[in-house]
Amino acid sequence: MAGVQSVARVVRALKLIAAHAPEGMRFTDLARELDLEPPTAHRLLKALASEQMLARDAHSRRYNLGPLVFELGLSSASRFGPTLRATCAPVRAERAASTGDTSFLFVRSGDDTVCVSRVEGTYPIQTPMVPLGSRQPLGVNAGGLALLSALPEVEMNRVLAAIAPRLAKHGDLKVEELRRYCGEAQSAGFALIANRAAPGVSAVGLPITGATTTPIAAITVATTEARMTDARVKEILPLLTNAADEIARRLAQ
Amino acid sequence: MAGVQSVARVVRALKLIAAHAPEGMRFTDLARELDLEPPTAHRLLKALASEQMLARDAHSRRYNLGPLVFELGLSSASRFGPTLRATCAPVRAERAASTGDTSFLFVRSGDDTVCVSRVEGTYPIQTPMVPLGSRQPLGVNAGGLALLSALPEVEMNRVLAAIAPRLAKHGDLKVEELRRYCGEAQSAGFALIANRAAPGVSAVGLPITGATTTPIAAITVATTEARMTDARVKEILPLLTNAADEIARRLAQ
DNA sequence: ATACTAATTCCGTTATTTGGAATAAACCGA
DNA sequence: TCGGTTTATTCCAAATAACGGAATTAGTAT
Repeated sequence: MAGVQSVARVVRALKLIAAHAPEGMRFTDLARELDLEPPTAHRLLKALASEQMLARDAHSRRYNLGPLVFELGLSSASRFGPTLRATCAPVRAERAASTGDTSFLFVRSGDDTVCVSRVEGTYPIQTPMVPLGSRQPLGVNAGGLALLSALPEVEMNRVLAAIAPRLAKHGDLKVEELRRYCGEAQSAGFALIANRAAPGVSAVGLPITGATTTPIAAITVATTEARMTDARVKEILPLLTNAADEIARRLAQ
Repeated sequence: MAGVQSVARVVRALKLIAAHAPEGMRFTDLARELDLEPPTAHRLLKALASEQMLARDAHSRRYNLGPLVFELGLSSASRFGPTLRATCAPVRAERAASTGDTSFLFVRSGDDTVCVSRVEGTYPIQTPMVPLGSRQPLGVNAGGLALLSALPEVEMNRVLAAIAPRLAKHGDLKVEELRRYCGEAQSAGFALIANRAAPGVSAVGLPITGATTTPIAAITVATTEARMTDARVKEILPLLTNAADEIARRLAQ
C-alpha cells in the first residue's frame, strides 16, 4: 500500500487525544501510546497543531483536539446529525406508540448534556423537564449518567467535581450518590436513574460509541417511576441496544 | 521541516471537501484543486476513506466527510461548543440589557437551523417562536438566511429545492422570494429578514466562518419590525461583527 | 457499439520521513 | 535559588515510504 502511513498515524493520534478530552495528553504519553519515536511523534503533533487540528495548552503543554476538528465536525453534522436522529427515531417511535414512554437523544456539551431529540409518548405522564436543546449537568438524567459512566475514570472524576456545585438545583443529588450510580451503571452496562429533578420519572439510558472509545451520544427511554419495573427495563433495553448498534453500524460504514 | 507534507495535504483535503459538503467532490476535481498528481491524490483519499475520515458515495463516487470527523467533532464540541456560546454571550447580553432585543445563536443541521443559544431581552416583545434546540428550515429566520446565503451557489440551490415543500408552514415564504433575500444578503454582507413565521419580528444575522469557507454558525439580533430601522441595523451590525470576529479569532488560536 | 473521460494500479526513482544522539527546556524537591 | 531529573525539542545521515509517468481499467456519453 501507499500514502497510508501518515494518515493512519494522524487518525490514531486524533482518536487517542479525543479519548482523553478534555484534560488532554502529554507529549511523552502520546508518543508512547502511539508507539512512535519521540522525534517522529513530535513532528507529527507539531504539524497537526500548526494546522489547528490540535491545540496545545500554553501552560500545561497538553494536546487536545483543535478548533479545526470542531469546525469540520459542524460541517459533517449537517450530514450525520440528522442521520443520528433519524436512525433512532423508528425504534423510539415504536416504543412511544406501544407504551407511551418518551424517548430522548442526548449529546454531551462540556459538563452538560444537551437534548437533541425527543419522541413523545402518548401516555399522559410526560416529562416536560427535558425540552429540546436544554442543558443539564452530566449525570442528572439517564442519558447524562450513561455518558458520564462511559467516560475514563479521571475524566469522570473531573466532571463530578465540576458539576458538584450545580447539583443542588437538580434534586439535591450528592456527588457521592452520583458516583455510586455511575459505578452501578458501569457494572450493569446501562444507566437507570429516577430523575431527581423530575420526581416520579425514571429512565433507562445507553451510551452510543463510535470508532473512538469516547461516547458520543446517549439514548434513553423515560416513564413513570411506578411503571419502571425490572420487567419493563428488560423490555426497553433491547430496543436501546438495537438503536445504539444501528447507529454504530451506520457510522462505521 | 518534516512530517509535515502529509499532514498539510490531509488538512487541505478535509477543508476542501468540507467546503463542498454535502454534495461531495469527484476525485478528479479534488486532485486538481489539491494540486496533486492523480496517483498521489488517490492514495491519500483512499487512506482517509479507509479510516472513515472520508465517506465515498457508492453510486456517485463522490467524497464527503466521514463519520469519524463527526465523532471527533462531537468530542471537541464538549470544548468548543461552550466556548462558542460563551464568546457570544457578553456581546449579546449587552445588547439585550441596553435595548431589550433578543439575540440568538444558530448552527446548521442538514437543511435546518438549530437554535443553540438564546439571550433574552427585557423588552416585552419576545419571540418564543425560536426556542432552544428548535429546528427551522434554513432561510426562514435571519440566522438561517445568513447561513444559506453564505453557502456555495450549488449547495444553496439544493437546499432551496429541498426545503421548498416545508416553506408553506413558515409564513408561506416562496422559494423565489427566499432566493431574492439570499441575493440581497450576499450583496449587503448581512441577512435582514422580517420573520414570516413570527409576524412583527425582524432580525439581523451574520454568518460565522472559521478556517474552512463553510459557515459554521450564525448570530442574530431580533427586535420588533417597527423598531428595526436602518439606524438600528447600523447599531446592531458592529456588535454582530465583533462577536463573529471574536469567535473566528478564538477558533483560529 | 465507440469514443471519450474518469479512476485506478504498477513500479523504478527520489524526496520525505525516520530515529539515534545531542541539546534545551521545564519541573521538582531541597 | 539551585542541582538533579524528567520532559520536550532539534540535528542530520540513512532508510524507506511516498511519488508520479505511463499504462490499464472502469465508467459514461454519443
